[in-house]
Amino acid sequence: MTQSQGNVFELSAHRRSCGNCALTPLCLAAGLDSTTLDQLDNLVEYRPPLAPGETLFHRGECMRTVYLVRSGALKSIAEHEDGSYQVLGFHLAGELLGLDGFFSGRHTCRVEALQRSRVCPLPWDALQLLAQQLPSVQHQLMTAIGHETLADHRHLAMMGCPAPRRLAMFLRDLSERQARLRLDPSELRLAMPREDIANFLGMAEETVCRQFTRMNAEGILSVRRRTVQILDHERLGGVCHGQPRPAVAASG
Amino acid sequence: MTQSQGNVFELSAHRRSCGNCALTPLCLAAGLDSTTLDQLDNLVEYRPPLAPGETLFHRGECMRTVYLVRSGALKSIAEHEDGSYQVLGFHLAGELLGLDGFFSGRHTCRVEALQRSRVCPLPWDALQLLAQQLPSVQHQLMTAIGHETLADHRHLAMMGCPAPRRLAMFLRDLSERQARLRLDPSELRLAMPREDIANFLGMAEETVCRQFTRMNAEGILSVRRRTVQILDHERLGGVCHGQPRPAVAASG
DNA sequence: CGCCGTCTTGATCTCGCTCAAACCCCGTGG
DNA sequence: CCACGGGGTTTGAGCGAGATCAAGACGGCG
Repeated sequence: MTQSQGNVFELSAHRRSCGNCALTPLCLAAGLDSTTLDQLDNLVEYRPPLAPGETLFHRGECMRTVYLVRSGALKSIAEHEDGSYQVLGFHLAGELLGLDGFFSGRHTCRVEALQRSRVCPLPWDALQLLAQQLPSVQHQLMTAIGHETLADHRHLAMMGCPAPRRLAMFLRDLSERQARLRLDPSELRLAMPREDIANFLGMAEETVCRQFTRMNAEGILSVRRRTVQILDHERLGGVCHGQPRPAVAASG
Repeated sequence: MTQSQGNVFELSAHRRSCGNCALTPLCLAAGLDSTTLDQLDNLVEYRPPLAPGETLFHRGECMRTVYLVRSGALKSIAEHEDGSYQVLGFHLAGELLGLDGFFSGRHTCRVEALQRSRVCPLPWDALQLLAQQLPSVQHQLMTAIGHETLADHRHLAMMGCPAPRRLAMFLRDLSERQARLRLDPSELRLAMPREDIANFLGMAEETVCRQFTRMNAEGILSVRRRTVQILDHERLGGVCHGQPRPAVAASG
């Protein structure tokens, strides 16, 4: 049922016009009149879609462009000298990306596509000029950076929780972000492999699996590979808050 | 020996003049000529020292002021609905504080004094005006915010490590920050109780203790309550990078 | 049809948590 | 000066969540 029938946004819409873009209400263009929309429109450069695994920008790279994710998904990662790395976050459609270099002028981490992804590149200097003229754009830029900080703090707070809570919080976050796109918040299509989820949450891949399996058994989720349905938001919320739940009866 | 004799900075120096302040080379005043120094000077308000446990500002509070820590130490914490909390960071002398509200105009966390602490309050709107005139101040503000983001990312990366590494990284960070104040990087005076270190690092208080005890036994540290001497920076660095170390021989 | 990468499951072990008690330092008051 | 008390810290014992190692299942693709 619901063969993506009720989708308000057609994410892969016409390529080169903010006016036509389905994501407009979510991106910097939100609330602009058609004149200023054209100004923004002229800013947007074209960039061929990223292939899975392709790097959008590297750490230390000069920050010349910010990106709005049009479709697909990306991850940002901090890599350490010793070869280890930390997934800092995931970036989904409708989200602004690359503002991490705002302060130093250089990107602080690497961003890589998880899937084939389309982005709208916005040259930074031109965008700044536009922001100076349009307080609403300025405000949205600030808000976007602020959200990143907030996300980091939530991420940090998560890391202090036991594994079940962490995964539940992760899923709820994804669900909420999906709701903002007017997509079904109960039907998740995970863009990232278990390994990336595990790293992001600071736990082992196997633990992620087991937590999925458990919530599946409990009827909170229906998990099949990267397709995750949230069957019971109520109880998922319970897990987020660390509510104790009945032991899994080993039927037999 | 060295009865604080070689201290370049006298941290509790004269109260109301940036020109006289020992921290000048570290704060926003860095590199300003005497005229502009006076401008900054006129900005600084007076605030009586904070008592231990006193709150500097609350989450959600309007961001009217940023603060330079003159002496003492503070912590910023995110509190959750369920009563749990997460220590997000510690703020030592010479560090700028309160910029977390830069984006939304409201503070995103609560900041509380760990010890009796002195701060220089800088009214935000006046500071912004000054920053518009003085690119160097503007630049320093940006840098300061950028550092916070960077610190968050390092914090996140830490949370993925085993406990010994986490504590070692924490100590190394403190040591480096102390070095910036021209204080002995080997002689740490911890401003915070074990509980706060534990929370910050996402582990149990007892685990913090045991890791201290272990590094003490190994001769990497000399730990006595809140006085920690780093005896072997080399090996401390080793622990940071997760180098395996010989098992503790239960001497018999 | 068979291979390979991703995901899942099982068995085992260990790190770090929990609970609980002792300890130490330091300030207070006798 | 010393006894006392209390908060922060340390230590111990036991346990459990989660890591690790290793094998198997599933699904996609050539």
